Amino acid sequence: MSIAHGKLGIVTESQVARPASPRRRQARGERRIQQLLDAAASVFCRTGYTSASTNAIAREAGVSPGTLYQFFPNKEAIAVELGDRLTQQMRDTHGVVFTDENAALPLGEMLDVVLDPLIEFNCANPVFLTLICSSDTPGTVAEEHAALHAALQTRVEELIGTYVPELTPERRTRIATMAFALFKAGLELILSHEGEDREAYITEMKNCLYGYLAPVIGTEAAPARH
Amino acid sequence: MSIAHGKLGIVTESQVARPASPRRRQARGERRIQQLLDAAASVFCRTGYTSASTNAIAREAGVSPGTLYQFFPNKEAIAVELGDRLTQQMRDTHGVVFTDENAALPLGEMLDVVLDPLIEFNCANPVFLTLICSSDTPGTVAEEHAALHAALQTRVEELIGTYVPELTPERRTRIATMAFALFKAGLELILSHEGEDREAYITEMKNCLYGYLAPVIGTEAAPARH
Amino acid sequence: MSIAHGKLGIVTESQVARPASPRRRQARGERRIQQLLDAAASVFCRTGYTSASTNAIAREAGVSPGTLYQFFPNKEAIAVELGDRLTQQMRDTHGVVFTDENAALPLGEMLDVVLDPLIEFNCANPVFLTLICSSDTPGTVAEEHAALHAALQTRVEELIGTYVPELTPERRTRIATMAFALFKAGLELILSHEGEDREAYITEMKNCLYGYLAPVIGTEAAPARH
Amino acid sequence: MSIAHGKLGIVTESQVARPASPRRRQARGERRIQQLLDAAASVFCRTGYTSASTNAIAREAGVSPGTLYQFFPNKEAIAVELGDRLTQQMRDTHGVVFTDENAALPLGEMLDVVLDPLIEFNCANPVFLTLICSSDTPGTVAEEHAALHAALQTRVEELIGTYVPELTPERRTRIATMAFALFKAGLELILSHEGEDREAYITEMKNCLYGYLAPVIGTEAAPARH
DNA sequence: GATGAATGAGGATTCATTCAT
DNA sequence: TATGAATGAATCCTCATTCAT
Repeated sequence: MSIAHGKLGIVTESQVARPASPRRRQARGERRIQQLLDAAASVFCRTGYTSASTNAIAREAGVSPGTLYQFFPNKEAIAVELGDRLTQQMRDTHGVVFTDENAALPLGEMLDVVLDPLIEFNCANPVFLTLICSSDTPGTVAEEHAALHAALQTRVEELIGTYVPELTPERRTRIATMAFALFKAGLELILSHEGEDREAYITEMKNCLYGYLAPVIGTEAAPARH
Repeated sequence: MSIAHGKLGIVTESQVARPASPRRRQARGERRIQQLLDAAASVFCRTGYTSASTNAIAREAGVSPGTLYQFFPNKEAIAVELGDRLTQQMRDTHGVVFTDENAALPLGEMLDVVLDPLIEFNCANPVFLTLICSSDTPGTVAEEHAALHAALQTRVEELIGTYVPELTPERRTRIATMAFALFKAGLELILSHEGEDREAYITEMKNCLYGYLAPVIGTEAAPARH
Repeated sequence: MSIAHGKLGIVTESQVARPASPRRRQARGERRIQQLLDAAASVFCRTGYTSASTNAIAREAGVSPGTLYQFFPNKEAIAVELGDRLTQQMRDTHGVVFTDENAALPLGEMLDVVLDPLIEFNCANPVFLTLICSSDTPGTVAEEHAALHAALQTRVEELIGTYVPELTPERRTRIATMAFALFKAGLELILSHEGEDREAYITEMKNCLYGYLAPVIGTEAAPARH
Repeated sequence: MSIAHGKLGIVTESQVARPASPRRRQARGERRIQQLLDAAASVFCRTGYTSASTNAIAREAGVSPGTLYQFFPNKEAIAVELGDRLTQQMRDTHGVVFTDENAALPLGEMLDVVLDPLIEFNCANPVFLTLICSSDTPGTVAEEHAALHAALQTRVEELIGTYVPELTPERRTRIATMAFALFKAGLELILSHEGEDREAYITEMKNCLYGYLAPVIGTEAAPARH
């Protein structure tokens, strides 16, 4: 049974775009929001989060600045909502990723099963990486995406724990952190290439993770649970 | 004999800060420049490149904005010169890093010999990573640091070539790119921790690179040259 | 017999909120208007007239901005109507205030009789003072409240005239103006205190008016009329 | 000996326009600041503090918005500095106002001696009243002018204390508050008239204060000190 | 009528850069 | 050279008001 649904639930009751009235927002507004989020995704990818201006997003969405602020109180809220929706979408589409069954597979297969949908999703939604990495100072993740970041990394930790429960929590955290960093770095390369090159980089990333994790969690299937 | 001097020098032809008189710059001016670069390093680290303002740099340096612009035509030039100097300094201090002798060592030792000074240098000069990663858009390195970036990666490629000359150029480039990305990602983690944690992350990074490279270039010493 | 009805009615010819059909407004519309005016009163008191936004008023009233503009053409009209209604209410509740009978009383008693209901009314409706003082530039009363202001002051003038008909019109106007200004100033203090403090300030205001008016209109009852 | 210099010293080490360097600001900058403060005074008087925009002030001063912000971090700082300078100027020009000698005079003379310079000063600098009254919500003085306001009122309290030391502190505070409110209200009238009218209102204000204070502090000279 | 989306000018503020002294 | 004043476009955000549904 998939545990993904419970665990990735970081969609923290989005603070924006929930009007007082319990009624559902009007269709037009919902469309505008999607429009704005699409525009934001586009602008974030093009210029990065920090350099993206709300005016630019509004312009890209073809609306006035005021309209943007009717739906989002500030730039951060846009990013948060965008992150929330992407996370949700990832869960809906690739929820299988983090199931315990996967954790039972031998390393190589597990990497395929886990990474392929993640990579696919990120190729389809390159903003996701932008959001997660949207930090001016390397090593620091912007406040607003901390939750998103944390949730993903927690999943990695859990996955590792499934294979080698005997690791100290510190070591496990470190390995997860490193693996996640590696994943992000690899993703960056993957996203910046296309076609065969992209495929090749996907392989490199898998090789890399395989080489890193094999000594730690072994190449065999994880021990049977319970 | 070290080949570093010829190879890493690509970007040292500083485009800025060369006053009209080609004679050696006055000591005062040189001091000013160093002052400004130090200030810039500090500010870049604190706020990131994009968010760093020239006024903030001037203030940190204890000079007026006008003075800053007497030495640098714009913000970018500061970053470029800073990168140049750091590269130079790295060469001077750790030039031995990329020698062919190192390339002859077994993988584990080579990683120690190559990485330790690089890590040390980056811990002492955290701006370096900031500059290299100063891009807002992941996967794209800001124009100004492309050269710096390229020079470093070229060295990695060469190093790999020393071990396994039979790799196709494409594969070699890919592996170097991946390894370099991995290095940057690991460095980020290293820099964001201190004390024992930092040491632990250094180990993780080495493990990671070892695991990735071992299947490619083997764990033995490189074949004798010539 | 009260003369207030004829005299204070100057501004009651509400210029707004008269829908096309001259028939009595629908009960619902009337309720809406009251809702909006109550909300406006609350917001004006909280933030002042200038800083009060129509959106905030609509929100406070629990309606949409569009609805607000269905009943009032602009922010000013809200204030005007609010003033009108308060004046009306004041007349209805405390209409006795400015009767000639009062004017026959000795100063001290007259002040009690005249001021107490006024103070009570203003404590119950603090917006009233806000509206009257809603001017940004001291000494100038905002256009919209000029009439309200004028009506009140006229009454004071008449009252003074009752006591000392022999004053030149100019002097009488000046004294009324000063007394009214004093009243507003005192009211401000009264409204900004509570409990015993408030009572004490009421006494101070009366003392003040007494001390000011006694030399002018005497402390005895006014001369019998006709 | 005048105690004014020690007492009105609310010029609280102005937080603006004091650069790090201990050198005196350049003459041009000093002139600009004066220009900006003059412009601010003008705009504040015309539109009130709340409605005054920094752009309007800059425009009035004939400079760009950026220039304004070179000298003042925000609108409030302008008001504060303006208040500080006016207070200073008032001290310099009319420091005699609050001396103990005045406090020895019979009420009528004291009022002349104290009020005349204050009125003169306020007629010459109408912003002063605007600043002191710059509040959206009546009865509340904007944070930034609280100090100014407080200092003035304290002086009034002290003055009253000189005449009738036996008053309870509460009563004394109340009387001072009322007298000060009365003064402000009267000033408003005075400033909004000209020529003979103004003179007449000055008389009214004095009458008013006389009538209010006579019963409290008597009309005779204050008891000899010490 | 009611809603809430839409507008766009305007406000505060910042910042890279230039200029006069 | 050094200074610090000056610029003005660009940022984020607000608000009175209008409009489509």
